[in-house]
Amino acid sequence: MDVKVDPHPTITLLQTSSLTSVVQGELERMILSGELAPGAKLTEVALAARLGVSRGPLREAFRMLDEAGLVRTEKNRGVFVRDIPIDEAIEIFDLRAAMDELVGRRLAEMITAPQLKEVRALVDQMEQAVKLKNAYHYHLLNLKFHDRLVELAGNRKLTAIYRKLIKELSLFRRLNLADGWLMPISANEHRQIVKAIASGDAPAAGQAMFDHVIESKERTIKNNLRMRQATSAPEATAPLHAPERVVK
Amino acid sequence: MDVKVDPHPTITLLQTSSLTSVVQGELERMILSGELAPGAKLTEVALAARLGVSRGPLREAFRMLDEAGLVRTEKNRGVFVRDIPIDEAIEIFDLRAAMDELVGRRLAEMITAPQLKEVRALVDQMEQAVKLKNAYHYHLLNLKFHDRLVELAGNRKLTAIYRKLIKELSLFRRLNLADGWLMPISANEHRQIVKAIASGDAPAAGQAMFDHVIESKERTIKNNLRMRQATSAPEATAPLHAPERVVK
DNA sequence: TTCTTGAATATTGTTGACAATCGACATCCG
DNA sequence: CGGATGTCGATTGTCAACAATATTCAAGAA
Repeated sequence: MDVKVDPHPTITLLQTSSLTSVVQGELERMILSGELAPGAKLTEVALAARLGVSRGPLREAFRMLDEAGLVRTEKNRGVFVRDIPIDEAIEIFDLRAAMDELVGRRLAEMITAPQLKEVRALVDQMEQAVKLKNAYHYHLLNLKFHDRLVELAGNRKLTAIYRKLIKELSLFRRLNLADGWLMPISANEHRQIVKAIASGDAPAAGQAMFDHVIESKERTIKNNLRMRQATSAPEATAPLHAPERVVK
Repeated sequence: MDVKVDPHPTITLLQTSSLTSVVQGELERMILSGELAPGAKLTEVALAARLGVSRGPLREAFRMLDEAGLVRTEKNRGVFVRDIPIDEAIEIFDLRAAMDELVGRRLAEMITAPQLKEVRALVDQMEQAVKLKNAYHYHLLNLKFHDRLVELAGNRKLTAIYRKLIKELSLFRRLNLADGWLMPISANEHRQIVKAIASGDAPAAGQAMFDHVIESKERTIKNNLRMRQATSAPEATAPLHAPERVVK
């Protein structure tokens, strides 16, 4: 009888991943890293040559990214990196709030001691980042904190959709540029969330997470509006969204 | 200057829909109607011939349906209609509950008089269906009722994801076969939901919707377990899920 | 000048063919 | 007779060529 054994990492990799799937992953990475900016046109032949594949797998990857909401396809015109408008960003935040409320309730009921220790450590690191005024590091920890909480809630469907929403949100204009003075507030809310979860009070934990996301929404929107106004007067520096042209 | 006018329905249809998109729609219809049963293998050449297109657009449609969770792709083996396991169905119900809670709250705050009248009419029709013991009609009205409520909540992102979840849920084994005696209970809950929304009590409306979905989940799961048990002993009549073969 | 008109170019939509892989059956050897 | 091995058919993965459509730009007329 055969014994099940992973023969070799590269073997299984080749067995499971088609060109389409690696292209999909690579495009997603390029989009989320900003290498392909929102609004950019994705020309098939150019990208295919750049990635070393033919147009077939590339087009299939396009369809996946379209369904995932990361690109938009216009018939006979091409594929573009999606630019999430502020209305949609607001909708995503509201939806996220409802999902995170569920996460908070669940975790209050089922989180284990080591898991609690883990998320507390994340909050500690975030407070460190606040002290050091390291906005980028704080941003990464914030993403990880929320992602981990959702994951710990143990609903795979919810986790999958949550992550899709986060990816879409990252296409919202200038989300990344978090201003310094907001970080302490956000960090404090995180501390409150963990406390509510640890207390086992499901409604309170849900409420804390809901409120946090809503306030995070309002901070982000307000920040976004400020930046739009700031760039609208000079206008000379950089257009609000890049012209529809692929990076050469 | 040109005046904007929709020249002809068919013209705009041809302008907006590519072969890939109509194939995607048609496959989705076939899957949701049960014409392509869960577990069925979707052979490319056969389906392409049946739909009158080549394999290219068909494969692109496959990628979209895969991302949407309606089919599963195994490298070098093919594409299969997905069979939602009971665990995932439960997760979807739980997620739906959180989303519908948000819907209930929102509607309690913002529903208009004519909208309220519209949903009340739907509830009336459902009670009619209960009286007539028309389970199929009730099922359709139930779908429409919830879909309309979500739509009225005015969050397009939420609406889109909600509809995706409903489609996936319809792939859950034997969901459609609703037993007669459960309908009155469900119908009564609908009446309660509308009442809570009409009263403008957001938390109550949210709670009513949340509870309804959770109880709907438990009814469905319990019903599913009964049917699995019922068919496991005789087994002769029909296999639980169709063998992996495409309809010829 | 400004608007229209037309060809030329570039890009996407679609198709068919070739290569690679998998599953099944027959065959061979112990 | 049981198990391993080789071969064949079927199906998927990938690619390159063809057809259809949109965009650009220049030329001509109002």
